[in-house]
Amino acid sequence: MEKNYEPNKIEPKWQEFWEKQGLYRAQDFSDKPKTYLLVEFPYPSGAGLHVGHCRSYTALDVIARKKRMEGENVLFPMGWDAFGLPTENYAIKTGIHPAIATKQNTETFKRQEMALGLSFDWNREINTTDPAYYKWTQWIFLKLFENGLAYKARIPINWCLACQIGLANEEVVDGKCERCGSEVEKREKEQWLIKITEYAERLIADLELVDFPERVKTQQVNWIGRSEGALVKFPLVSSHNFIEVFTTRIDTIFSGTFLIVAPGSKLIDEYQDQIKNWDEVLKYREAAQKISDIDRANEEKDITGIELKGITAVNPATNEKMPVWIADFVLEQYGTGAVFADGHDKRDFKMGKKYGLPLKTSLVPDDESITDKVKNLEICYEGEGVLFNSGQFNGLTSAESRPKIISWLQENGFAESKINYKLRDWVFSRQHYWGEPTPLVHCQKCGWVGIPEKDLPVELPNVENYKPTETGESPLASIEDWVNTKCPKCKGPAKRETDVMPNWAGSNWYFMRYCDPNNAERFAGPELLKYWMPVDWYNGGMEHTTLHLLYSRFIYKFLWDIGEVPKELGPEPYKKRTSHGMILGEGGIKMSKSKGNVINPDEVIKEWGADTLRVYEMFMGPFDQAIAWDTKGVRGVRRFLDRVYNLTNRKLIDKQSVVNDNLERLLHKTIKKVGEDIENMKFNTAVAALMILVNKMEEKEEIPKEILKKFLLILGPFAPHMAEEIWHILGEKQSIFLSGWPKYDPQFIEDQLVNLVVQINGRVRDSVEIARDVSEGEAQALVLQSAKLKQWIEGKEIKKVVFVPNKLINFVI
RNA sequence: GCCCGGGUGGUGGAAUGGUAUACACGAGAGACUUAAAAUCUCUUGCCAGUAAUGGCUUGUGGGUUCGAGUCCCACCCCGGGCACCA
Repeated sequence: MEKNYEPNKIEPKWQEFWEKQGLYRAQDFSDKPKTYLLVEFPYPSGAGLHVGHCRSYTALDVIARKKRMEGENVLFPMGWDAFGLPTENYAIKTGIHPAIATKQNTETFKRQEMALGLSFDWNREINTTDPAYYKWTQWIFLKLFENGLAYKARIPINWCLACQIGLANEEVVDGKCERCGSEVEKREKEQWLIKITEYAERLIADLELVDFPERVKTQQVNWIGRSEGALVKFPLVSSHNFIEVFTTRIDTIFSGTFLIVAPGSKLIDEYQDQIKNWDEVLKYREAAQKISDIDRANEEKDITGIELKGITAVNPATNEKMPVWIADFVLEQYGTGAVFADGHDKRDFKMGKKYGLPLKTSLVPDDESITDKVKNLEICYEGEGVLFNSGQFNGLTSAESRPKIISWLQENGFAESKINYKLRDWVFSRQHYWGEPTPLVHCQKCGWVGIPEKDLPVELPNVENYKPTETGESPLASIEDWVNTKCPKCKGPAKRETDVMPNWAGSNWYFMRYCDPNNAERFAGPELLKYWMPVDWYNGGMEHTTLHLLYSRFIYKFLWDIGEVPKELGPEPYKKRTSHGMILGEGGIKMSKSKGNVINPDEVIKEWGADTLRVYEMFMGPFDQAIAWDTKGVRGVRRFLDRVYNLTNRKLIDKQSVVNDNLERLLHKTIKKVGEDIENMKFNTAVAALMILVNKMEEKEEIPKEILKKFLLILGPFAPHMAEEIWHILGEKQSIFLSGWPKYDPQFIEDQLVNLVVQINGRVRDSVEIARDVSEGEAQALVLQSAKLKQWIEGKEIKKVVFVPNKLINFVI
């Protein structure tokens, strides 16, 4: 009787079978070689699992299954990064407690992941909102605090006047509140910051130790943005003070003719009495606050600025007086929030021309044709060159001049070398509810004091209203009996910190918790960390490159520095990082509820089966690139799996009774290719190779059982339920995943006959079948007899012959 | 705007500097069927030609090379990130 492929019957059956057998339990301290495979744990949103999650998880599931078959002790865990804004906003809207929404969402996610047949070790499931987990998130914050890496500073936040709530940048659209459309203003708030900048140098240098894609390394290096330069003091005429500027172009200091300060800079406030047009300055400052930094730094936009009337600085190199202006293209956060302006910077140049400010140049490029134009300020030259107008430094190149100018200015206290980073310290406070409480109290006598470890976790109390207070404090601030407490040090009255931590706090160390998820004494025990860490392979989205990936490297390094992570593990948490591409909706646009183009994995599984979803997502395109969903492609994959299943309806024979050389050859080539492709995450070509093998098997009246079985072994990681089902149809009793990964026989890999391509002047004119490893002379003799070639070669002189063994021969005539 | 990717048939894509278009989708023709669906077989980059065959083709323009989708330069378009979304 013909058997039919019914995924909805076989998939739950095998999922239960695997779970019962505990096939995916990672064994602590096993003698087998360990492999720690990690996917970014999801934020369990109300929308349910996205097909994009499925792509990343299936990919590492394929790798995990293969590595287990290869005899490795695999740790492949899953958890929930469940604190965050969307759940809180949902609570504000509906009144449903975030903990309840989180519970529902994680249950949905877990059910959906299980339905995909992912081989996670569910015994190690973690949740960042679990007090037993965030106890250690708080503990890590305290360690940062104790080690002087946490400090308070006034930082602007987005504040919606109408909603009375702080907004994430994402919630501000064109300067307006995303929910109510009213104006958003900047408010300064005292917030906790973490000194990630202290680790800037090491975060760059240690990238050499890890196997990350080059684009990820470049993005991180550029994000940290190290630049060598100088701090230069420009004295003010009317006081003993000065304005300090960071520059990487000290070589152009002699052409500095005016200063530009960021409009929000605190430098200005100090001189309020001296600034004659203070009202105007305030107006400009307010306007600048409404423009995003991205727009302010846009090099194409119109330059605006106003003079700080009454303030004049002096260029310490030339002793010439310099007007001082403010302009919004100078950003408060970068360097010192002030620059000196000259004719060698496009924006300075534009500003000078626009407002009739003095402009000078002091270096000329190698290209003499534009020398005069640069000198006459007809064009702006931003490159390096040879100095003029620069006193004793005339004639030096930019690179030669920089150290000399710095030390010359340094003698008089006007300059010093300085390395600056674009990277900023990490704002660690949120005026929200759904996050980890910051474990600090403020005492009148003792200042900020950490909660002792024995009193952790500081549990998140219940509130009735999830909205921040009218003054912009976290909702926790309104719980008086929680806020008012005793100072752990002096037992005097103290107030708790009411801001909670950002979502990153829980996700920057979670990979260590998986090693020892139930430890009540430590964030993870040193022996287990030594056994499982570092993460051997971490896959995630490109969009996390500069935040989560960088933050978690930093936190790991910090814990390693203070000895909480065993020294022998080394300074990097992730050995290897890979990135998946996003899955877009049909037509290449982002999937979103509002566009109604969201693909729900539940429905795909219901209609086609989990194996179809898995294989489709692996086959749809290159794993590291964004790709659009295509339902027709899903159907194609299901057709493929149907054909695989139908192989069991063929006549299956014992191998000994038949010589099936071609099929055997192809099998071994496929084993090799699929194995290598999985390691290189070239899942799409691995699936294509499996399809080619199936097409070949289908051509045969009889299929040797051994060949079918080996095919099932390499299909297994992609379509585990299908492989297990057929494995058992063939009479096996044990799980297919307890069988080893098949080995290929090298003698079947190389063909004895090769196709030699014949080219004339690099154009293909013919091809011939010849024996492998034929010499150039033999090949030439053989090829030149061909009648086809005669028409091209006759009467022409062969100038050169290029021969690539087993590939091609090219005649240049 | 700045930083990082990408651009190949009608579509998703394949291709250690060496036969561009594997595999799949779609489309067309046929078989099976009362019919449709499903399934199976064949065709399918574009142009000319009955065919053999020839010419053209990897976003655009230039360069290196016996040979370029692949390397170099410039430009155009699309995607990701830009620090309180995760």
